[in-house]
Amino acid sequence: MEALDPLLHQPLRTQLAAFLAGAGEASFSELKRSLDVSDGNLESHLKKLIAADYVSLQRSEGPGRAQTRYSMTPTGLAALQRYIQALHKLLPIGAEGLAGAGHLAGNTGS
Amino acid sequence: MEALDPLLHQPLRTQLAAFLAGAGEASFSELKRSLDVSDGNLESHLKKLIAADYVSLQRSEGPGRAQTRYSMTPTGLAALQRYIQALHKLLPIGAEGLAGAGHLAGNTGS
DNA sequence: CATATAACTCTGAACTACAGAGTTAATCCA
DNA sequence: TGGATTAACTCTGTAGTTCAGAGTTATATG
Repeated sequence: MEALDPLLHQPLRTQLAAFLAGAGEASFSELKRSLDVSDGNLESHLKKLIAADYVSLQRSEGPGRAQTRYSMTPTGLAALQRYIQALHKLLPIGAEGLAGAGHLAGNTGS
Repeated sequence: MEALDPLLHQPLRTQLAAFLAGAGEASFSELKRSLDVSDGNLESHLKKLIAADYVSLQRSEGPGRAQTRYSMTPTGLAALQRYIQALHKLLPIGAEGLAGAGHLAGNTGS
């Protein structure tokens, strides 16, 4: 059976990776606002993704308040793609697979 | 942002739910073999799914070795469908979304 | 009847997730 | 100028989760 990358298969990190992949890059606060998560929690999950080289950071220079921008690395994007493919294999995604399975089905909502 | 059911968004439980949804039902040993997991681990994850009424069990009667068959409940199937839809919204599934994102892309492997 | 084995269940250790307190440094207003 | 405020992190301890393997029960088998 297909294994799911445990680094990506966690609610907050899946969202984090998906958001960064979609947005290109984001600041700490943007991520915090978008994912509605506490500072500490965001930090610890970002750290894991950074440690795995899935996410990279770039500190802004110049005037104004210091700010770090986070983005997916090529490694991270590749892992995300592999992860999505694993989900595809595992789940009957996009094929109404559950409704059509036969057993127990038929009550799948209006 | 779309929340992912934490009960389903865990490697082993996603596989468990997907397997049961696909197979209709399975015994403890079949699950153990298919998912390649230790007894204790399988038990504890099954317990969570049962506690949430995502999975039901039916003990076999009659002669022969007792055996419990596990299957998804309607509640579980509905949750799985919602989960899959949440994944859809979150991830650029099936749309080559990552490769086309622009930033950082272009190295997405030949 | 003794041994083996399938089918679970329990327990505790290791790891993960999380919130909030703490830190640093830039901006604001008098 | 300088004290207060706030944004942007970072650290730490607690609570919760995951996991393997030891333990249990009951059936089959020599």
